[in-house]
Amino acid sequence: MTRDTRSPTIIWFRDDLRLADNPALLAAVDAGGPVIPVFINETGPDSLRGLGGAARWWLHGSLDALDGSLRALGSRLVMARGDALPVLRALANATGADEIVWNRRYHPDAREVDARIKSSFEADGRKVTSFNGALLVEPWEVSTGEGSFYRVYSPFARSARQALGAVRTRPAPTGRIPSPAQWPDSLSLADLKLRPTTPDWAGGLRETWTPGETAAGETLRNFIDERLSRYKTKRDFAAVDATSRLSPHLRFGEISPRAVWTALSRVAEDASGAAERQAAEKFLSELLWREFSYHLLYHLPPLEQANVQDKFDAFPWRQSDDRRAAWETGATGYPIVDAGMRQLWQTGWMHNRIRMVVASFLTKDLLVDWRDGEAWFWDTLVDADAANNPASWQWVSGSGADAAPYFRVFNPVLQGKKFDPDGAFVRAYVPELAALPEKYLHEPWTAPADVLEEAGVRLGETYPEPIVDHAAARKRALEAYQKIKEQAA
DNA sequence: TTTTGAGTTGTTCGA
DNA sequence: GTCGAACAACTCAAA
Repeated sequence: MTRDTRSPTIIWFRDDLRLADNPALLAAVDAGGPVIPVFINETGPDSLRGLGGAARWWLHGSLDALDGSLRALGSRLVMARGDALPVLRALANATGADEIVWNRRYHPDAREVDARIKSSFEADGRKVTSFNGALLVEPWEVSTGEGSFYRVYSPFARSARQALGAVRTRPAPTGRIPSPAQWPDSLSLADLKLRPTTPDWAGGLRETWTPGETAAGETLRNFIDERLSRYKTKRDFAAVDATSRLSPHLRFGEISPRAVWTALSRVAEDASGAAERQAAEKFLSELLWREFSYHLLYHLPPLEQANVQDKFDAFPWRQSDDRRAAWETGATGYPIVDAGMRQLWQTGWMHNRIRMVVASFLTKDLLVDWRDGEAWFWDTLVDADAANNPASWQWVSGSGADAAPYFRVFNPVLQGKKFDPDGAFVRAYVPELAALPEKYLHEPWTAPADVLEEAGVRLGETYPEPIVDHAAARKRALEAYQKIKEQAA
């Protein structure tokens, strides 16, 4: 059977909401016929893990931006909702499309959906082609000398860097994208109901973020021009704007990791001073952590459910709705923890250092299962990522690959003093403590009564007493880890 | 097959 | 106040 080169090609957008360096989109254009860009809000009995509220908010903006970019090239984004297979089949039937292209995804459930669609379409005599649009190194492209996957970051990173070679990016399509004679039916963006209405809790997100490919590129440029110089030395300070803020853009594929890699590599190569080069190199290594997470997601499913280390199946988590709720709402009585949790709730994002602090607090001080924390982050983070989120939670809790040593329990007071030394972060997100002097800001329960009174703080009323004693909680956590270690032995 | 070196992000204690 | 050692061996990856 010969293919009619004039028949349309469907490009199914998923986690790659951009025009630049998008291999599937370029393939669709190169096919020579009309191009039908489509996004499907996948819901229904077959559904994948649903996006959290914050991610849905972001997705709305990202789709809006993508549709705008496509329209500028004479095309548009067709939007639909439901199970992907019947939606795509109906679309192919309605438009006569005989080819579908997409960029690959790596969660086991998503791979299953994609595989089913591929075999179904191929059985209908249609062509399906997939590409790598999301990763520098796909999970099967690197392996240990023995042929297995990596469980330790450093050798993975070494191997990935070797496999990478020279990274190249490809530009967005130039000129008009050919349209079909007639556009198929599409839902409107509003029909997808991605943004909250009553109540509209997204005010803080709107103030903080601009989704979309254009903003992603600007964020990268601003990071390199304005923040990279202090990235290596200041990136751990919660109140300092020294991180890339690229995570949600990468999550939705508004910018490709290859584009980020090449930009930072260039900085590293051209750097005039050692500090600048080191900062760029440090960031590249962080990007490889994202790759490592996807490596694990692919090889160790289901990463968001099962402990990477089996012995953690016996860990004595203490489920408590009260304690979990105190953590979620930022009412633990530990200011650095509460500030982080409120930053998350208000802005859909949390500083990397503080993520570790709050995750350590939930899993070690409160002994609440890491899966509960992962689920909360999944719902509240604009950058909630199928690989990074569970991999990082498992790393902190100790159940993960290349996990933190079990005795590494963050002390929330020390972490506060170290990484928010003047308390600017706590003051910004825990305003009821704002008037406290620096000395007591990270441990208000040690402040003398007159100091508390002068600052307008009444512990247990305006701000909670600590819900656990850290020293005792640390001891209890170490004992719990000791126990599963002995059981495993 | 065995051996060897290495391992993101910390805290506490005692000198 | 500062510093080094202890924390617990264990697993992974590569030679």
